[in-house]
Amino acid sequence: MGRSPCCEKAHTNKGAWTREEDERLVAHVRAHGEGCWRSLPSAAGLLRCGKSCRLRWINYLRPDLKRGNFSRDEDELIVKLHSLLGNKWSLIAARLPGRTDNEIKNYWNTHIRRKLLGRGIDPVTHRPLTDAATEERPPARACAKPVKMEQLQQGGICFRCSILRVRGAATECSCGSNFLGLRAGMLDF
DNA sequence: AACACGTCCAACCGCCTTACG
DNA sequence: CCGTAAGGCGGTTGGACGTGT
Repeated sequence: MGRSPCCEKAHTNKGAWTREEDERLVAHVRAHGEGCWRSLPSAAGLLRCGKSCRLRWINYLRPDLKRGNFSRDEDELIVKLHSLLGNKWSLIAARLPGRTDNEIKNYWNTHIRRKLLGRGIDPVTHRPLTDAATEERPPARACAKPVKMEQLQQGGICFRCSILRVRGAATECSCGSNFLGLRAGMLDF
């Protein structure tokens, strides 16, 4: 038994969106704004699940999307942010106007990752591959005691569990270890 | 021309977090 | 405080497209 599906799958379309579906979704969001994705499909006359509508809007139809190739600056910023935040694509995307988390995630996996590996840099640790192979370091894993989201809004990275943005005034992550402060000048949370 | 293989990216899935009654 | 619904996120997939043979 899993959790109940987010929508009635028998009556929803899947796969690539058609031009007509896009137009319906854009028209509805323009008229009513974002939000209430659950009820949007029926209100907009779409045979899609709400999640699918949200994803389509955020990743493709939003008017403020930049699209096109990533600039060198964006490229470097993504690498810097990833070294600090890890695979927190939504947080990285928040620092790149006009880019989506999905777009950055894809770009990372298809371009940057390969480029770093080509330079002999581990794309996970951002250290030289030889160091990463020989050095004793804790395995990357989820923190046993997850930090609440409001704590993550504040700043800092736990070196043990790699949880980011632990409250700046505190000296310990919820997993029990000390954390590194943000590197000056890298980010201005 | 036809096929195999690799790359890219839109979309889906399932879990986690948050809001609310 | 607890349970539930909805939103949000990251990992993964599948198909379209490009390139090499």
